[in-house]
Amino acid sequence: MAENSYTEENYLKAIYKLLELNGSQVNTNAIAHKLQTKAASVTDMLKKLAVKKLINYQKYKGVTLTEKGEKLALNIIRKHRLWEMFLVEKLNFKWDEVHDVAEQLEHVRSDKLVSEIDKLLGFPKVDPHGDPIPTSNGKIHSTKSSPLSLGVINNAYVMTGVVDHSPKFLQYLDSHNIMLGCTITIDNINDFDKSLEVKINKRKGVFISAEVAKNILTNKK
Amino acid sequence: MAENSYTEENYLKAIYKLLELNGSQVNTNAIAHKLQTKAASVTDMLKKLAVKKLINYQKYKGVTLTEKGEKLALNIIRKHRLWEMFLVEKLNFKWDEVHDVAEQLEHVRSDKLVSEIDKLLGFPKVDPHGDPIPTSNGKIHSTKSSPLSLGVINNAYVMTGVVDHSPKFLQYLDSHNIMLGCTITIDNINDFDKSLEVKINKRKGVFISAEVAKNILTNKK
DNA sequence: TACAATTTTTAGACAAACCTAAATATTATT
DNA sequence: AATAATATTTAGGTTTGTCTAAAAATTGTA
Repeated sequence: MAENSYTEENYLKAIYKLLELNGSQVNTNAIAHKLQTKAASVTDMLKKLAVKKLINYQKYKGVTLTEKGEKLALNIIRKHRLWEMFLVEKLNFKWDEVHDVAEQLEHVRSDKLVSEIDKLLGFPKVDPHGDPIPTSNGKIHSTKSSPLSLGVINNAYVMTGVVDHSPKFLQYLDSHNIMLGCTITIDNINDFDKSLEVKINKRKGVFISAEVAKNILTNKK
Repeated sequence: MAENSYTEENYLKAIYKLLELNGSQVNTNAIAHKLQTKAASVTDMLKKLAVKKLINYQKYKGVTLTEKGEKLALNIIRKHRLWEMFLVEKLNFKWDEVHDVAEQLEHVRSDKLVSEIDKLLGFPKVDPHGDPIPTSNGKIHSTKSSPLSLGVINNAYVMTGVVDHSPKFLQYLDSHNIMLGCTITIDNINDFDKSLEVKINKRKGVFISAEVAKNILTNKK
């Protein structure tokens, strides 16, 4: 039935993620940038996805996903995040090593494979970066966490995710022993550069730049 | 460096397997049949693989693998068989369900992924069908097992593999409780149709057709 | 509002992997 | 050895997804 190429799957995923950030609609250049390709190529693909009724597309007006397209996008994201979890939990990968491999694994077609991986992992709700894993029927929990940069002095937060997923940033967090689930208490906010002095669990006097703070997602404790 | 497409990998694998059966060299039609494609398409690809020095190819003369090509083929086969083992051992797949999924997984590129799967499985020597798993440096144990059809009356054999890998045949074996490792004793050979009356482990009076016997690989016990 | 800058689309090409039909080699048979 | 049958290759096309360059639409600005 709905036989979609890897490329089509990647476009749907990209559109979904851009919609998640941007809000209402996504434009051609944004997709081209995200997928490291050219605007002309994107236009070609948008026409194709529109014919398949996976996106709503009007020339020059940007695109949104149809319900069908969103379902498919969420299914790819589900697979990606389950594989990331599998790699970390079962194969000793670090959270900064999983992305590229999961990009490949997410396209493997087998319902049983996915459901068995899910079962093997104990039906996880989030991936190694704290991102929610969509359910098999296409529901996803929107996280209402906020960046540490918006935190208030003397308050305590639990780290729930990251904004930047780059290996560099993740390795930076590793090297400072900052990880999902840790408690971060803001002891001081430097007025000049908005850098923070925080407590990570029991460890006092940790300095965090404003840039880093923007990329750490937290919930109030 | 050696960037090969999935398609190229599949051709190398097919050529390897045909060489394994045939012996000296493989011809165009055999490859076309194996890969469910047309001879003309095969010729195109053979030229390409020859340029890459993965096969030895002379027009009209059939092909063999170069050392480089064989290494690559064995690496794909290694991944295929490790994934099959993983699916059976860790994800509750049956031996008749693994092939198509492993065909996809074998193309995922990540050395760490393969070595970690290997480790997780305890460095298995054979896959769920009894086929040997090549090592990471491209060595493979040739099995010297022989079909049950060549067995001798009153002798006992251990089942070590299958010739036919089709789901149908594997399901047939399942339904008769015939599996790798079981002991098969030939109690009688029907002279007319070469069908066998055998003991499977302790179970007496099991009838096996000549066709089935040809597809069961055994070692003398 | 009109022009400039930007974004998007169209037009026309290209590479990979496939196809059919025709031409050419090889092999088998008389 | 000549011819028939089979196998293989070539020639010319198709599809998918990409590209560049040019045209058209939209947006921003004076």
